[in-house]
Amino acid sequence: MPRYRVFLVDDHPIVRAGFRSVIDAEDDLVAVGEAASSEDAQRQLAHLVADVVVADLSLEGANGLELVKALHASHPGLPVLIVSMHDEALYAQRALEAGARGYLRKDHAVDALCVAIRAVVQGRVHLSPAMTSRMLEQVTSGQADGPTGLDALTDRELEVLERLGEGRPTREVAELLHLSVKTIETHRANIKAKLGLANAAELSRQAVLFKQGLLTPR
Amino acid sequence: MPRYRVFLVDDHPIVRAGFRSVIDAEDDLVAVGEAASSEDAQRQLAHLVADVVVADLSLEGANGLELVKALHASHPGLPVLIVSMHDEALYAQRALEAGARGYLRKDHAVDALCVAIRAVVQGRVHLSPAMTSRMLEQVTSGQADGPTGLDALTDRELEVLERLGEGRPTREVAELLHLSVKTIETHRANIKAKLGLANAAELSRQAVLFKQGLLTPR
DNA sequence: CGCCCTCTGGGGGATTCCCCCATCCCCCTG
DNA sequence: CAGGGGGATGGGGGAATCCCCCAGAGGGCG
Repeated sequence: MPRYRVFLVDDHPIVRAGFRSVIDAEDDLVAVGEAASSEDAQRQLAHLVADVVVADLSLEGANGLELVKALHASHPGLPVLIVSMHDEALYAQRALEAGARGYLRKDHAVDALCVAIRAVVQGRVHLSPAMTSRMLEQVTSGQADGPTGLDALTDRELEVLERLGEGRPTREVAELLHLSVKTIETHRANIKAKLGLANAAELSRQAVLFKQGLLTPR
Repeated sequence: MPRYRVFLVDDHPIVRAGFRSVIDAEDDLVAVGEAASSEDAQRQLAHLVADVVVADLSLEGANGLELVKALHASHPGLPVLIVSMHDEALYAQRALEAGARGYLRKDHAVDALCVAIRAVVQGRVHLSPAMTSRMLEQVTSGQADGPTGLDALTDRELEVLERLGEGRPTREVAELLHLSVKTIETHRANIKAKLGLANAAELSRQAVLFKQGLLTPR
């Protein structure tokens, strides 16, 4: 019985060992190699044959997204499953757009990992149920190709986001821009809606990340 | 040949699998159990015998530091090795003060893990070379007890700051830690005072920066 | 024993958040 | 030109929060 050959990319040796032991325990899967970095992964994949790549998002040097893009270019048919400990909301869509075929959080059960690997290796797309419904919702609500990230923000909204990222409270932003507090509140609400944020805490977080240049505007 | 019995605590199933496969591959070590949370760990350790506990710092609910303290009280002779992906500078000392006997970063090689386990199980203290020299330096330099910035925060306050940095609102942090909203508010106020922050917006910003590892403690 | 610190919470007022709605203006398109 | 759509500016009002003041329990320490 042929096994699907899995290649692992993660910068934590212990996590790689975990993947390997879980995968090798399955009848239809086998780990055929591993790498700690994007560069090493590409180097190895030029010389060995794999049916699927399981990669972490946060790597030293070039991150997982760039690895996905590079593999998508050099190995067009090779499916990539992203496994990350980060929240899906922010990265799942970027990962899929970069060419990945699935996104899974690390804190999921090991069963879910095997299910996801089999799905992507067979050409299907795999997301968590929550993320799947979220993306479907986004599609059905119109905006087929519309920009969904920071690009969707208007100039004014970006301006507000930037001030929030500096750690300023709403009232202070209002004063700075010579506007009513109510207006800033409206902008905040619109930013939250466009970025898919649930509350003020998440908005603050995204604002700070944006200000630090940690949000790739795609 | 008797093997040292290792108990694992980590909230990521895949990481637990990694520890298990690495440990079981050693002649003198064997994994005898695992838990995903502090609570579960304490429950299980009441019924089984282990020679050493390997625990992650960031857990759902009660975090690793609290687990260390609890185990130090209930099982005084049981050595605990903390394995974390966080920078050692901030947590290693707290972990040792809480009763842990070692601190290792997750991105170290698997060999280092086994070396560290053997060290703590035999009663020695194990830190990375860099961290060891750093702590020695701190001792010899008289250290002037003037902790600035993050060092001034208590363990609990640090825990709260971390959750805030994940973009969680106060109520959510309270639920996560099984505490009253009022208590979290008090912690927030104390953090603000210690870090010299004027309002909630600045607190959010510092929390996010901290979580991203972008805070240089002056 | 008394003092200090930590962790845990409450009371209560001020502030903010957040949903629904409105107005104005500009641009575009039929 | 009339109408529509989106952006920018705000209000009302209730819920949630922030924030200052206060306090007890428990641990460490001189």
